[in-house]
Amino acid sequence: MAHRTRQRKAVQEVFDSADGPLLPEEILELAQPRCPTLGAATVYRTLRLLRERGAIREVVMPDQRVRFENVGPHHCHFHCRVCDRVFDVPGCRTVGSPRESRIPGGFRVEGRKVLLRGVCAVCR
Amino acid sequence: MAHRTRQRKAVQEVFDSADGPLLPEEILELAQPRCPTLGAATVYRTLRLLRERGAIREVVMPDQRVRFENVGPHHCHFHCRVCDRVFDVPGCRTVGSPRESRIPGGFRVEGRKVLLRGVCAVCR
DNA sequence: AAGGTATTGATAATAGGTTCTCATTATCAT
DNA sequence: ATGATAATGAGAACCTATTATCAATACCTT
Repeated sequence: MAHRTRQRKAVQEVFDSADGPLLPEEILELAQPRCPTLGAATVYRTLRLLRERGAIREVVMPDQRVRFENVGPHHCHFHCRVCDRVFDVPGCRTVGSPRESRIPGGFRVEGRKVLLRGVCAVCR
Repeated sequence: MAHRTRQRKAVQEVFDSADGPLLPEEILELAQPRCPTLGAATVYRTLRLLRERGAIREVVMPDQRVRFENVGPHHCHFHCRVCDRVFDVPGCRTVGSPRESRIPGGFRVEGRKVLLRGVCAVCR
């Protein structure tokens, strides 16, 4: 039986108010004000639990670090090279030629990802 | 002084005939027919050397593994979920709205990456 | 060809991130 | 409230990828 612990509520609240995918370390820092005793192991356990439930998913950016976000509508991600944070870009679409016929050689395309890099509004 | 060793030539030849970014492990396997004594440490050393020279660059895919490719014109990457290999997709463009004004909130976009996922021609 | 030096290969060591362990604590059903 | 049990926190352990070590070897200049 899954308990509604303060730790799990805190992690969920962090996800619900996030503006982009978060590192485990960021989740820990953001959740600690709501749950001061929270430890890293519990963050990792909660991430696994939420991922198994299909509530969150992994996002891997070119910095090779794994971030997590609530499962939701597709969107692009923006990685700020200054503060190293990742933001959702909800309005971002990969428009143009989404037809798979564009891909030569018989590749079957099942999904796509668009990653932007630059400087975020805060760091400019 | 940099020596033209058989090991380095073999690694360079592997890059030159690759059809996509390669894992260090893949480089080792592909280069060993040309240089049977080649070891993993030398592959890593050569990768660092080539990267410092600006000859190759890292490519990170959602499987969290670092691959390397020759520096060249921009292109998309296709990751086969069956064989786990990554292929270049030279004809792939992120067309549509490359204008940075499209990004809300004052983000300055300096680069973009498009990753495709699916099944490659061989695995279909 | 020979010597100086860069490079190699095998292995140990490292590093970072994640998971495990286990005694303690919190949650939930009663 | 109470008891059964799930969850927690601290740290150890683990895992994988990469780097360092060092004696042996290969390369390049002479």
